[in-house]
Amino acid sequence: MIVINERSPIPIYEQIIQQLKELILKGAVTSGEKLPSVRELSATILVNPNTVSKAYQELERQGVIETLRGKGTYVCSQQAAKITPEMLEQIRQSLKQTVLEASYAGISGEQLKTWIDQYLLELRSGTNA
Amino acid sequence: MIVINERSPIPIYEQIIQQLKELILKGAVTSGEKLPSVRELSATILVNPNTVSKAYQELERQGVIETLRGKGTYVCSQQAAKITPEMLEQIRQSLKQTVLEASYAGISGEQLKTWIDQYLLELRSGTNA
Amino acid sequence: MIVINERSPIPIYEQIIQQLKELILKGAVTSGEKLPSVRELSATILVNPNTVSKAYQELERQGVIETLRGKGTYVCSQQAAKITPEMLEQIRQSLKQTVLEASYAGISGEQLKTWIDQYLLELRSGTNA
Amino acid sequence: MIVINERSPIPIYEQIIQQLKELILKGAVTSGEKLPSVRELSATILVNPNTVSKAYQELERQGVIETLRGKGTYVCSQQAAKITPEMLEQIRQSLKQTVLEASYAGISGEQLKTWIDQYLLELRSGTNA
DNA sequence: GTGGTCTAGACCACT
DNA sequence: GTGGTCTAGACCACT
Repeated sequence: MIVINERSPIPIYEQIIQQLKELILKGAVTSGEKLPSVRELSATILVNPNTVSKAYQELERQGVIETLRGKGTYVCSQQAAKITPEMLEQIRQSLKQTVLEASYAGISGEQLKTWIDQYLLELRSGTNA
Repeated sequence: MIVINERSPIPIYEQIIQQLKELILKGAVTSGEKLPSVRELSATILVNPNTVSKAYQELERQGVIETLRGKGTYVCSQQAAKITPEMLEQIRQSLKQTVLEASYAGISGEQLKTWIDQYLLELRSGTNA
Repeated sequence: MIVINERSPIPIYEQIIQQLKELILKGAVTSGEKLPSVRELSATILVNPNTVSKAYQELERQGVIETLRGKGTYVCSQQAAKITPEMLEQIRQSLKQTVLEASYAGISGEQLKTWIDQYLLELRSGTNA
Repeated sequence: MIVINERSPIPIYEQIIQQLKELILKGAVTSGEKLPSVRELSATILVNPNTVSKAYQELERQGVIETLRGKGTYVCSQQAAKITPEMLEQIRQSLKQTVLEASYAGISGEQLKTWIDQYLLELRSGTNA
């Protein structure tokens, strides 16, 4: 369910984080569900275990998943997600940056809004991106 | 007119690129206008000349500015901007990623759209962000 | 009487050790009293028997409890507790470490001392923490 | 200035974190000061660069130090330290645990308080522990 | 020069 | 079985 793009400038552990979050939001992986172990996932997606481990640790720090010692890693109930003002500002900044690039490329605000709606729909319906 | 944040996760040369593009879109710097030299700008914003140079090179590669040997660096007329399908896809991806993070933080699509409109307004009116 | 927190960073067997020691110090479990068997306790607190077994072994090693083959596990008379210089040093170190973290968090020495008195009172009065 | 104990149960990266915090609290390393680079420190204390890097990243997350890309790592002005309720509770818990062990070892509350004062004095006077 | 990421593989504590 | 730590060493982006 997770696909790594080795040529992407986005670090592999970030790709894992993003895709797991997407799977959770889509409901493909639900609260309380056990995730594949570090070794399993690393074997499946052909990535070093350390890299998967780094992704899991970061997701735990963000309150998305939790680790029970010796038992495995589980998806948290999502109301636990911790949002800080810094995270909010970072989202605003990255949106701003995207809009700037889009303006440069001649993409209208309307087009961007349509894409937002499309993607939100995908998330809600659990469709693949 | 350019302000660098050393602590930002965005590389300094990227900050220069973004802010120059923003200034151009806002009309604060117009087509054909001469930009400060690498040395001038690096002295003004207290940044290593290599870093400014890297920003200028990237902007030139993107068709935003052009360097005339011995004469200086000038803003291109903007219809020249080259939009490739890859750039378009990259914009879609970064928008998608922002929406994903926003969803996680409980930010609605409506909120994101409002922010887009706000920012576009800023660009058009030439107001500072 | 023992409550395990699976999410705690403290290993489960350590939690058992701590809580048993606390119960003994509070007088809720007295010298010579028989403890539940490994199987009983593991069934009560929903923990793997190996984990309870590990806790009991460590408590025995520390001279807190003793196992009589075929008869069960009993609380030792507590003057038997063996304090080595290493244990003393370890206590000093962990106190030092706690004070360091507290200083960082802006917690005063007075506050720490108040907490110590509070907790000692709890132990003596047998109140629950 | 940093000494690693390979036999300690405390992870090496944690030892680095603790000792750097101690050096900062003692004023041996002051706000704005540049720390040794990852490579330098790793060579000095004979530890793998990855391990030092992990310590630095965690300290940055805690707001103790900050990394300027390509320039190095610097001590933050300490009012920036972020204290969460979870951290406070964790400090209380580790104090409680220490008091419990101390009680078991026959160490009085008074003794513990004396040690606290001693260590705080060391921190303030910049004396070595 | 700086730190960040990644692989490969070992070892360990915990359940 | 589970995840966490660590070494050794490569490569990369940024200043």
